[in-house]
Parts: sequence; structure tokens; C-alpha cells
Amino acid sequence: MSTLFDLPPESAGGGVSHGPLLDDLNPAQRAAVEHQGRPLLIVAGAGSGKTRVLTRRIAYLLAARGVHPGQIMAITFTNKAAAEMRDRVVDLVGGRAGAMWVSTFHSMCVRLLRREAKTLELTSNFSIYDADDSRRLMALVGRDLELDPKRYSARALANHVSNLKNELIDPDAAADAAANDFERRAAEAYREYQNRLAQANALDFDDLIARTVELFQAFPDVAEHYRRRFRHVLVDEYQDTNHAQYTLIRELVGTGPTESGLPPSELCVVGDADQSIYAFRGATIRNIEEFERDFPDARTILLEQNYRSTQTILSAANAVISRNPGRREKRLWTDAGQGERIVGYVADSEHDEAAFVAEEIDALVDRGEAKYSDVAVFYRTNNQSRVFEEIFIRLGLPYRVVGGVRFYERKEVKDALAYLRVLANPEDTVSLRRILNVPKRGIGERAEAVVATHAERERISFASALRDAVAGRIPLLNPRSQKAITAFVELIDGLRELVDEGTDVADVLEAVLDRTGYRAELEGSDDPQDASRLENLDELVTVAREFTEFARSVGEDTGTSEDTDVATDFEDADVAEPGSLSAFLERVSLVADADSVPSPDGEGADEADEDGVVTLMTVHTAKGLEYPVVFCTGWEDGVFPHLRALGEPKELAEERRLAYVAITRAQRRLYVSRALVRNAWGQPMSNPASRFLDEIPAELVDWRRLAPSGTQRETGTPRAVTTWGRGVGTGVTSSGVRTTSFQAASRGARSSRPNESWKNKVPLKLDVGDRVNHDKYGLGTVVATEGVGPRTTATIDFGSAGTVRLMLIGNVPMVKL
DNA sequence: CACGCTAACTTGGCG
DNA sequence: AGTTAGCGTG
Repeated sequence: MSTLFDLPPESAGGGVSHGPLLDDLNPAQRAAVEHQGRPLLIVAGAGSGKTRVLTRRIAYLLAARGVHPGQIMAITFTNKAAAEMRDRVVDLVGGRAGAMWVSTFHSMCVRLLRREAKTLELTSNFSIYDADDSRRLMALVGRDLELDPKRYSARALANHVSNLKNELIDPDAAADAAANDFERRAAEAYREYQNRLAQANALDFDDLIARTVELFQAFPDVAEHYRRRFRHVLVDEYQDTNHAQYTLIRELVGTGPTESGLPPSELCVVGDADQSIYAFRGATIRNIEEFERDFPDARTILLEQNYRSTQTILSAANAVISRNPGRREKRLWTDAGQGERIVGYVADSEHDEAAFVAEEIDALVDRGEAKYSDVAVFYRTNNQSRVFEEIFIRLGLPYRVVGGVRFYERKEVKDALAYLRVLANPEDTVSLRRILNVPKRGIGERAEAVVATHAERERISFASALRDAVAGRIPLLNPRSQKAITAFVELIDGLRELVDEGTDVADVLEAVLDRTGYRAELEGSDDPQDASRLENLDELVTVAREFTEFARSVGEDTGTSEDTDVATDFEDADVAEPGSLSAFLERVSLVADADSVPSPDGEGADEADEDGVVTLMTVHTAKGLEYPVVFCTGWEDGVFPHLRALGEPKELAEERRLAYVAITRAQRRLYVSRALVRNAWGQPMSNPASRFLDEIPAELVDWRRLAPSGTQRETGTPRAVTTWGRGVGTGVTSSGVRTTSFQAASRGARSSRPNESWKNKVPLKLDVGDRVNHDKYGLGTVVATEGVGPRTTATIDFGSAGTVRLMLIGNVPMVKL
């Protein structure tokens, strides 16, 4: 992926000759690079050289079209993509690329918001709340509004609000549009949540986008200022944009001449609707599908030639994705030849499947056909990694799991950062309350509630209320708590002094860990988890140290050579002073994942061995990556496609795109496997073959092992009676008699009796009028049912316990009477 | 106020 | 199964 475009050195530095920028491109790629004027949509199939086209286009703008780097805004979704794009452009045109804005949506917005903070009546030291912080804040709101946490969980409310924000719906509009109880209460919660955010001088991730849109829409002169500056806007992964991001782009480029006669900026978006796999977080495929309607004059260029995979792999991918209804036809092709057939394997259990994968990897490496680092194992959900890890450890196969809990989401890291945030932004209530009693210092729930109530009544912030507590102005507070709070406030004040003195961030952090006793507590523990927590905190200190050093070095650079284009992130005199605590916090808020995926060519990644390590990850994580050998595991209906997608055509289409992404990661060899029986949520489940397996043309697959006849379709999760596609499902609704030999062997005598223990595990079949007994709600009557198969929900009237909508999958603690 | 227990939930994961 | 949030008890 990285060796394809070595250019003669003279072209770097922005020389006059731009031939080398075009010479090695295919006609479609070249057209995409050369296109001028009208909005441009580049539909880039998997492996079609998308990044290459994008970076060449930028280089071409600079070299051949006389565009100044400062006029270019390139937007990506991930920091990694942004860094890669910047590096590659620098390789092509040299350091003057530094003046471009190449950033993620979120960092771009933070940058704009800090510059224009005054316009929006924000203070520039605002905190940025991540999903976890938002949820915590929503929990406070929910408690305040006395919402039943069962029916209105903080998570559900926060999710709902996030969706509203992605649609740019404000609290008023949400209230107007609310169609049911949940939405009405959620709209109230939304309003209160925004109030609390403002009080805390904080923005959540969705606000970063939404408030920037607001900035542009409410202040046309501000919008025009940036439009004038950024004459070229390029957007990567356009299929992943949500409505707010789409609107932001529109505002940024403009849709017609402004009053002062400024024409729209030149827009170029790149994407692939077939790789849109983030609908669950608001991405809407419509943005790419309707690009030509949104930007009427637009031109579309299709990149269909693939430089990654064999034709066999591409044919499989094409066949699967073509089952999605209503998509724009696109067929990947390659001149690389057919290559090996796809290997299929039906395992008895997930352990058997993992063993097969491990043996196969071993064999490939033995035969010298692959290195460990050439191999990736994909699964649908993170919890599926465990079986592979067990086997790999046993066989001594080197591996690495990518994903899982990310560094900045670990509890200890978030705690430490919360301290820093409170120091930078005293009004940051969520962070303040997070650390109030961490480590334990005798400020319990009770005391916290008393302070919160006081803050509410006096209409002051939680931070001010704490000071009132110190001054003895909260009568209900018992002396013991007051003492503890006083100690805490003094602790924070002492730390804040350090900040005011301009102490390096790393040293402030060290002081936090020492003075709070956080480090001591972990050191004193014999829990092995705490040892790794300590390591993480040390790592965070290192990050802070490096941050300061980097800021210093940049500061020196710009000090000596004022007018070179070298300085990148800091050249715009953002409000956050380089190296400051605020700047550090901003940086870590906008970096999601420090763990990088080991690159396939092993470079800079895992030194462990010559041969590197096998990479294990979810398909989502794999997007954008490629490996010579790919194992697609767990291809079973209910696993992949995921249970919750069965019976939901939209979600099923997304799962199919996910399958398409998985297949197209493979360069030379592709394996697909499934297990007849798999433990899910503590119970063995027997799943039918994934429908995606049937969608791969049979002649492409060499089945190494098939299901023993007769075991194909029986127990476990019933296949949904589906209404789309070929008339697949026979809709077997088994009553849970498990018969496979594996089952009997592994579960022993217990499994023969469909006794009490099964009662809740079998999906309930309910009709209107049925009487039920729920463990918690008690006796009830079914008043309505919706959905099909595993997605069935029932609305049940439990009399005095209320009317509840329940999903009838998994462990419903309820029996039919 | 802290600890230990039980009950509920469980996709994916950018910033 | 494993985790985590809410809850009752020491």
C-alpha cells in the first residue's frame, strides 16, 4: 500500500514538472486528480488506490494549479488517516504542505471553535466530553428530572440525544417532534443536559460539529471568512458522514456565490457506499448516494480497478455485495489473475474453528507461504477473540489483539485526566464529581448529594458549592464530610497553583498522582490489574512529557524561522497556548486510540520476531487495512450477520457491507469458516450458516470440511422468517431440545431435561392476550407485539407495575402462563 | 460510608 | 461467561 508511488526526488518540493504525479495512474484515477471546478465525487471501491488519488490530487493542486497550501482543507475521520495523508503529501511536495489543514472533523471544529469562541459566547478553556462523560452527565440529569432509570437509562438518553445532535435537532425541535413518552422525556432531558453542559463550560463530541455548523449559519461573515480561506475542501470516507457533518461541509464550501460574489469552494469527496458500516453511530449512506442531488453540478468518477486482491476474492466480494438492494452497481476487477480458491471450513464448535485457524496458519508459515504478520483473523464481535487467544497461547502462535478498551478510556487514565481537566476548567462538573471521592477520601454519596442540592438551590456551580461547604455554609453537611471536602478543595487549590506557575504538564500530572494518593493506592494493591493500571499512568506521564518537549521544539522552530511553512498544528495561534495544560487536554480528547495496528509489512510494528505476529480484530477495526492472508470466522446467522440485524433489512444490508469489507481486506488467500455450535451468553447455541456464505459463488470455494449431514438445521436461535431476498428461512422455531453430540458430551447429563433452567432461554412466542409472569414486573397481559423472529418485541401491561415494551430475545426473565 | 452482593446486559467504535 | 451498575448490609 505504501510502495506504489516512489517518485523521482526532484518532484518533491513542488517542482514545475507534474508529469510524475500522473504517469502511473490509471485513466479514472488520473481524471480524478485532474478534475477542476465542479464538485467531484470519487467512488472508490476497496483497494482502488483511494488514498493515492487523494494525495496526488492535493499534490497536483499545489504543483500544477498554483493553489497555496493554506487554501486546502482536507478532512478525514481518524487521526491516523490525517497523519498518513499529510505525510504522503509532504513526500510528494515537501514541507510547504504544512500550511494545509489536514485534520479530522473534530479537530477541525475544535480549532474553529477556539478561534471563534467569543462569537459563540464560549470560554476558550472548555472541556470536551466523551461518550462516557456525556453518559455521566445524563445520569445526573436523569436523577434531577426524577426519570425512572429503568425506562430512561442514562445510556439510552445520551444515545438518543446524540442522534438528535447528529441530525442538528435542538431541544425545542426535539420537543415538538417527540412522538412518544420516551421522546418527550428525552427532549426534556436534552434541554437540561445542554444547560448542564453550558454550566460546566463543556462541549460533547457531537456539539463540536453542531456548534460549528451553528457558528457558520448564525454568522455568515465568519463562514465567508473561512470560505475565502479554504478554496479547496477534500473529504475522505464520505460514506461515513452524518447529517451534521454533511451540513458542515456544505456551509464550508458554500452552495452559491455569496453576497460579495465569492463562488463556492471546490469540493472533492471520496467514498464507497459499500463500505459504509457506521450507521449505528449516525453515518448516513444517503450523503454519498445523493451527492449529485445535493450538489447538482457534480461529476462522479468510479474507481473500480483493484490493486490489492486476486480476482477470486473480488468475485466473491462482488457477488455478496450485489445482494444489497438499491445500490449503485460497481464491480471490482483486477489484472492480477484468479489466484487461489477461497478455503471454507465448517467446525463443530468455536474451539474447533479456532484450532483449524491456528493449524492453518502454522502450516502456511511452515511452508514458507506467509509470515505471521501476513495473517489477520477477523470476527464480528470482540468477545469472539478469546477462543483464538486460548489456542494461540497453547500452540505458541504469536498474536496481537487489536481493539478492546482503548487507552484513553481506561478508568485510571480517565481519572487522572479528570484531575487535569478540573485544574484547567474549574467548572467542569462531570470531571469534578468523578474525582471527588477517587481515591476514597470520605466524601460519599450522601455528602455529594447535599452539596449538589445546595448548588441547585443557590443556583451556583458545584465547584462553588464545594467552597460553601468549606466555609461552613451548608448546614446539612456533617462535620466529618466538611473536613474531607476542605481537604479536597485545598488539594485542588495546591495543584492549581502548580498550573498557574507554568509547571510542565507531566509534572503537574505527577503531582496529581502523588498528592492524591492515587499512585500509592495502586502500589499498595496486590491485584495484578492494578499493576497494569500503574503502567498505564506511567504511560500517560510519558505522553505528557513528550507533548511538552514537542511543543518546545516547535516553539523554537517557529521562533527562528518565522516564515517557513514548516510549523503545522500551531501556526494559527490558537487560543490554547502551545504546551499548556489546555492544549494537552485538547490533544488527548481528540485522540481516540493510541494503540496502532501493526502494519502488514511489519515496519515499525512488532519487533518480537522476524515473522511478526498474527493480528486479531473485529471487521470494523479492519476497515482500511489489508493482509495477504485473511481468516473470516464465525460466519453464522446470528453471529455474522449479527442477531440484531436478522429481520431488519437496513441492518442486514449494513452487515452485508461489513462482509464485503471483510472479504476485500484479503490480498492473496481468503478463508471463511463457521461453527455448528457456539457458546453465547453462557448457553450453547447452534447457528445456521451465514447467508453470506451462500452468496459466495460455490465454484470459488474449496470446502475443506462440511457439516455432517443432518446437523445443518436444528436447534438454537431460530432463523428469522425473512421477507427479503430469496425465500430463505424456514423459520424453525425450535423449543430448545439440543441434540448434537458435542452438546451432549460437553454438558453431560444436565442437558437431557428441558427443565427450569431452560425456561427463560427459549425465545418466547407471544400473542396479544397472552398472560405472562415476569420476574420483576409480575403478572401481565400482552397488549401488542411487533417485529419478526428474534427481533420480536411485546408490549405488556403489568397493571400497577406499568406497561413495558420488552424484547423477546435472550434471557427474558418471564414465562408464558 | 465502604464493602460485597445480586441483577441486568451484552454489536461495532471514530473523536 | 464476564462485566458493571444499583442496592442492601456491616
